[in-house]
Amino acid sequence: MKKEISRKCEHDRDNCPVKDVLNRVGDKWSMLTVIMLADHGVLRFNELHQLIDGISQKMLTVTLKTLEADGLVSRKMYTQIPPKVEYTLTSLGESLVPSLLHLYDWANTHMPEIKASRERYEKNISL
Amino acid sequence: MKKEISRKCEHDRDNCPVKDVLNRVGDKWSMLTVIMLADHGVLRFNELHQLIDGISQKMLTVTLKTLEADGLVSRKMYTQIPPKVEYTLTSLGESLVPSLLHLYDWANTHMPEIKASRERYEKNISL
DNA sequence: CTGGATCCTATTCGATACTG
DNA sequence: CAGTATCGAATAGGATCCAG
Repeated sequence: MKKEISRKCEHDRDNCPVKDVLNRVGDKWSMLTVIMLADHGVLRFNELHQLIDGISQKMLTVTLKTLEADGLVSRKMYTQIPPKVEYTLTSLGESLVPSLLHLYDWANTHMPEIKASRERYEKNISL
Repeated sequence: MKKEISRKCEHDRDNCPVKDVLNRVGDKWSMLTVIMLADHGVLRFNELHQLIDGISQKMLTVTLKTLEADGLVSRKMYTQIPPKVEYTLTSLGESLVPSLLHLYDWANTHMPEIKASRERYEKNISL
């Protein structure tokens, strides 16, 4: 098979971008947050809170902080009462979107197969 | 911004393929396992164990079972002593690879920016 | 409105020991 | 060789209350 793919981290435990970035992408809320921002452009905290179904306040805060630290999301705060904070994707964040949508489309396309496979698997187990 | 992207799961809590598939993709070892199999074609249990640096036996077992249940990996067992089991990607699994590599390439490309951003962020925190 | 701080639970995961 | 079983530590994540 295609050996050229193999430019990864078999023996580079501390410096593996795959693990690192994918742990970020793969956490429970980061990707949905990025997609929402890609979709809507600018969003305030509470707007995100409502758009991302099921997220808790705490996790939204944590997720946004992490994304900001990574430079994927930028945060603009208006010092006023009541406070107002706007979140947008940075250009780095935008550059992630195509890959995410690629994956998203795969998920949408193949979800029925995966579900069917899981059910078959369960039945075979319970025999 | 591009509103057409918005074909996702704002209010579809139980049937969101993004969450589901990405929790799979994003778990600690699944993606690396798929990439290894994409890379090498056929691998035995212990070969995977050695290729995927840092994975424990238990997690490799769990990961492979999950991938098999989802229909991404197929498992061929030779009933002999000592046992021999071969893992390969199914065609469904293969269809995931391009998306994964897309993401992988993004990670490789932008890792320096992310690291730099994190360091800037840390410094600002500690001021 | 936008969070920070705290408590508590569930899940994840590694280490270890054992098996056909 | 290819797992299974069990234990315990660490982490993630939700609920709640509080604050500027």
